[in-house]
Amino acid sequence: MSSIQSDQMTIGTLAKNAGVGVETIRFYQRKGLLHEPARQAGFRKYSDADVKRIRFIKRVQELGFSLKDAQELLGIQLCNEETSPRLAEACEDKIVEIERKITDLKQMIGMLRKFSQTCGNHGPRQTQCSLLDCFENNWECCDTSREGE
Amino acid sequence: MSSIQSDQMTIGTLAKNAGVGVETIRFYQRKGLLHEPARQAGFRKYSDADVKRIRFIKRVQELGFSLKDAQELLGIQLCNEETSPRLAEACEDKIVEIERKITDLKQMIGMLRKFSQTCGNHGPRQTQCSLLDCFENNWECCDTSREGE
DNA sequence: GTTGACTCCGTACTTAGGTACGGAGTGTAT
DNA sequence: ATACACTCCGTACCTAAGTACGGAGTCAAC
Repeated sequence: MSSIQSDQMTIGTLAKNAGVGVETIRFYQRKGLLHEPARQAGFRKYSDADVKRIRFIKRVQELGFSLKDAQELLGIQLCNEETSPRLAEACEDKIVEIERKITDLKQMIGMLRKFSQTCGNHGPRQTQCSLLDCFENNWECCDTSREGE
Repeated sequence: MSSIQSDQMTIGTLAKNAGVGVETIRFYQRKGLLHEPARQAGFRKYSDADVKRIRFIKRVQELGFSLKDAQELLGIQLCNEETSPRLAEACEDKIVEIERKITDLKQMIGMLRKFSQTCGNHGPRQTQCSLLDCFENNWECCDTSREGE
């Protein structure tokens, strides 16, 4: 089902399968995000696991994290009695971080929505406002004009 | 109440009030995020409006947008009959973008939470898994091992 | 009326995350 | 066995978003 290409691919094939450029893979290697793979006559040989790894990195990046974060997340593993507590902690930290991000984004949406409704949709008024105003008015947009309150 | 410093401040005062560096302000100016202010004997003179503007930019950045996005958002204004429809559209686009981001982040949290609970807290099992595995298993973490389902 | 803090300007440097270049080796199809 | 595509490597280059430098002018205090 999910057999894009089997084991033992070259860097170009890996790049295509993972949806990145060849140079990006070499770059990730330099950065330690990918381990140096086995070679065959000097050519790097990759497996499906590498495709997955790159996809994961790209996904994490899309969510607004850095390559360093991605590396950190990839490093979270090997659960056993020794590492478990520190691991749980690391996870919790990340969760808090992400939750804060979500809260902020929601606020932004509220602002945009209000702005869009007020100024965008029922148009023919001359309210002359900006997002900057909304931001300063605690996200209360222009024409909800109860200034004396 | 909110009088940090009144009108007509120099670049250094603005920087302090807005919580950025002087060089950052000059940089924003070059980028067109701030308009060139009036000068007094060659010295730039700013007002409270500039403090607000910079704070807004920083806020937008915190939410994961670029300076270019910030500029765009700052440009969204002047609501009248002509610009309203295009404006509403622009807002909707941004909203969709942000909502997708939130969905993704929530998924990430779910994954981390599961991972943390499984491997982190009740530790003494040897499940040997990683976030990468969770990701590949459609965010189902290691020891919820119902492989046959 | 000089000292010290602040500002001016252009230019250079920094980090993150790639992207491109170019000459040499290799692998594959015809 | 000769193209042609692909890979090797190091190095250089790119954008975003600042940060730092350095010599000159200015302002405010003492």
